[in-house]
Amino acid sequence: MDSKVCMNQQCTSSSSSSSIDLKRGWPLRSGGFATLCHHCGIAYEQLVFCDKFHSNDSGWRECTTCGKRLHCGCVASSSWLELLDSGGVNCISCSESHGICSTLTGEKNKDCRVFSADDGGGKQFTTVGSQSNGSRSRHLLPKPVKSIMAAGLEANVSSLTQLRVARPPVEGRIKNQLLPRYWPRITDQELRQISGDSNSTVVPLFEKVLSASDAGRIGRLVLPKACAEAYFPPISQPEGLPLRIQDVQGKEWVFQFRFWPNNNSRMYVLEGVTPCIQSMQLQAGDTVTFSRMDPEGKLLMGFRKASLMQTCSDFPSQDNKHLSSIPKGSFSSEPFFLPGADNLHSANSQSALLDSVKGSGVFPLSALSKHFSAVEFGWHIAEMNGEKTLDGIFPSSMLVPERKRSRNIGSKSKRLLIDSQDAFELKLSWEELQDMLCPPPCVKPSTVAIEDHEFEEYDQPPVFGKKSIFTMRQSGEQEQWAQCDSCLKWRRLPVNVLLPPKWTCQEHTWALSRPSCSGPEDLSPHELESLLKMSKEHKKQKIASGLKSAHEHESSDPDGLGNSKAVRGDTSGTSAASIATTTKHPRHRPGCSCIVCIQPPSGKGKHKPTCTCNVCMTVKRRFKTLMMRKKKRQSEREAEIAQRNKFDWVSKEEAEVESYQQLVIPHDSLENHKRLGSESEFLSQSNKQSEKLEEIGKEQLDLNCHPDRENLQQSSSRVSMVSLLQEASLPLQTYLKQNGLTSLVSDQRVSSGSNVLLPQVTRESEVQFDEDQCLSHEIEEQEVKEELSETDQAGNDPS
DNA sequence: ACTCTGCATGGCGGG
DNA sequence: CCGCCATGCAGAGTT
Repeated sequence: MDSKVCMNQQCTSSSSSSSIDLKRGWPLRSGGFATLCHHCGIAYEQLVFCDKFHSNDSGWRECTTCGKRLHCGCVASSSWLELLDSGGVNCISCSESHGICSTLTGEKNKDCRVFSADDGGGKQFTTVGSQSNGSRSRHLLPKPVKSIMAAGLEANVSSLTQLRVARPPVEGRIKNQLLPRYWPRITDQELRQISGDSNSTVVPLFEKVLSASDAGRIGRLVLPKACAEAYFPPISQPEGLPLRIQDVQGKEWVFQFRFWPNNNSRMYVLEGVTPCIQSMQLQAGDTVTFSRMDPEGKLLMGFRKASLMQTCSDFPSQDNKHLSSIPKGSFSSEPFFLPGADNLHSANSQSALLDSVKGSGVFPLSALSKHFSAVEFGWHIAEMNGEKTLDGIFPSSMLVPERKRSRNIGSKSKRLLIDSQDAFELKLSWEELQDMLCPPPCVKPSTVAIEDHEFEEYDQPPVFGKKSIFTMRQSGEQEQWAQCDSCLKWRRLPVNVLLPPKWTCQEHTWALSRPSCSGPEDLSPHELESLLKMSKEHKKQKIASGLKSAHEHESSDPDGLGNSKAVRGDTSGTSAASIATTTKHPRHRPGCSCIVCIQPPSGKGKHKPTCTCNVCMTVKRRFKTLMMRKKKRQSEREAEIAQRNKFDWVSKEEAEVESYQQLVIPHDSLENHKRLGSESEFLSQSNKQSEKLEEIGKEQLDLNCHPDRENLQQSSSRVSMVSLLQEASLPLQTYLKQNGLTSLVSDQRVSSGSNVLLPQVTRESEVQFDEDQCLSHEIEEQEVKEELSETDQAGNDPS
């Protein structure tokens, strides 16, 4: 979206960042038409002068490279376009330089204007020197045009001292093949610092963001081919030649400048850079700059530490994809733009903006960090070290050891492989965060289908709700507890109430509309103590069990919450309320009306198999996704196994799949299979399978999902467990079949290397969906553990 | 066992 | 689709 702002500071429109109405003016020599501000009549034609920003009828110009529409007036702003020494215009969005063709003179690349350099990287437009239509001898001298950036950050920009603007290759158009990312963004001030008092001219050549390889111990700095060939001495032999480069401290380094043949091309490197890199204390993400001192031609090497405020855009593009370990849904993937800066699409401008904002000290770090997208969060996590921690945002425990971190940056896996413990702590944090995230109230989601998966879309962002504690009475009735922000007392609330972040017990209007709900109640000191203790224990166990499951790849606590014992044991609490923490699945939210959350433990009110409520649909969706993934993995493994031609290898994951399959195989299906006699091995192992199934079921079934929790707890009967599992498996199989996944189980089984072949599921029956949910939740937890374990294994496995 | 060297590979951006 | 380049990797060299 273009932000059209009148350049006339007298124009009332100029005080607003909102678009103004531009009306069509007279035709221009360069084509198109002048544009007049509807308010003040300012003729934008006066500032139209380039031949590459092709005119359209509104007086706006499109960059021939990036297509971004910029008003020609923006060339006056160092924020948007940099005026080049050579007399051109540099689009900051794409760094494409555009020769100036003054519509005033009609001569290409002849600049009719007078510039005065400011202290910033850009030039400040001050005057124009010739006429456009004869009626004006002097064009308007806009104050720095309220560019798009300025529109949103006017106050902030005014305090900026240095804009880091990419400089195009200084040596003319023969070298404009350099990718803009290598253009030096050294400021005039820095140039002056480098050149000092000498009469020499420092010519910025190029810069490069250090990759992990560059900053690693190999000591090889890969040079951009174009830069190497443009600015370094020509070499014909791979051995190259030694190159003397002076650093900012005046120390001279000798690097071997050489190349390797690579795909009929060359790959240029500087060898032996490790001492220099270490001397400058550079690491991946920092930038090295190369300049040349003229006329002596001495090469200079500078550096720029990766600013904490730098966006990932400043990094090699492939480093931008570290989302995988960021819990999905935790953050919007929307790019971060400051208010009013919604046209800042480019890496350069964003970077410059952020650098600038940082320099201006306008925004506190936390304020900016809040707005970073998940992408940028990902990058920051990868990049943080001791001195770059986002204090107060991420715990120091999330810091990644140097070596691991360096490997993670830009790793080919494109994954952010943070330490498993850190990952789990992060996961908990996100879980906790997600506990507080609720759909916006009174907003109905629209449903979109993407690749057969339905997603709920909300027009409004999620809201933060007040964190509450869920408990369960001995009777099985669930309760919610929250602390009043006014009287600080803990109040008992109906379980489906969603509280605002700030809540006082006087606001319980919901109680009026829900006569069946009991109003808030005080929590006695005893209850409070018990509740808080339990909550604390709950959290400890959650972490402990999570870590355990991450490391041992198995857990006796199937729901990952580590509190199943609390349900069983602590229900004998001494308080009148018999407070016991629930083991509700993490995805259940306050206000969730799914069967797991609302139904009493007696088992009444189950969802029907055909239920299409959000929860059921989500469960179905996730289960389908899981199955697809499993299938994919299995097919990959199949190929590997087939290649090895042996079947003695069963991974932990497959063991889990096996466990899962055991969970979902109906007992009678086994019997059917037995009768059919399709696999003799199966017969010999079916009893073992059943036993194992029961054990696993005991260990892994999320009891809290089960409506008849109390009965289940009391029951130690194998029969009841088996029957439960049988029952639970049926809708799953039905679902598999409905989705064309009926062969999945057997596929997986075969490929897992097990001798046991599973029968096709043939039976469909109508059973309640909540058990299915239990399994699905269970599977989701398994999946998380599995992934954690995989990560762990990958980290430990040298191969 | 570790480091160095030269090359290969594949992802990704640009044309 | 092509070329750049980040990174992996095997083999040689060194400790």
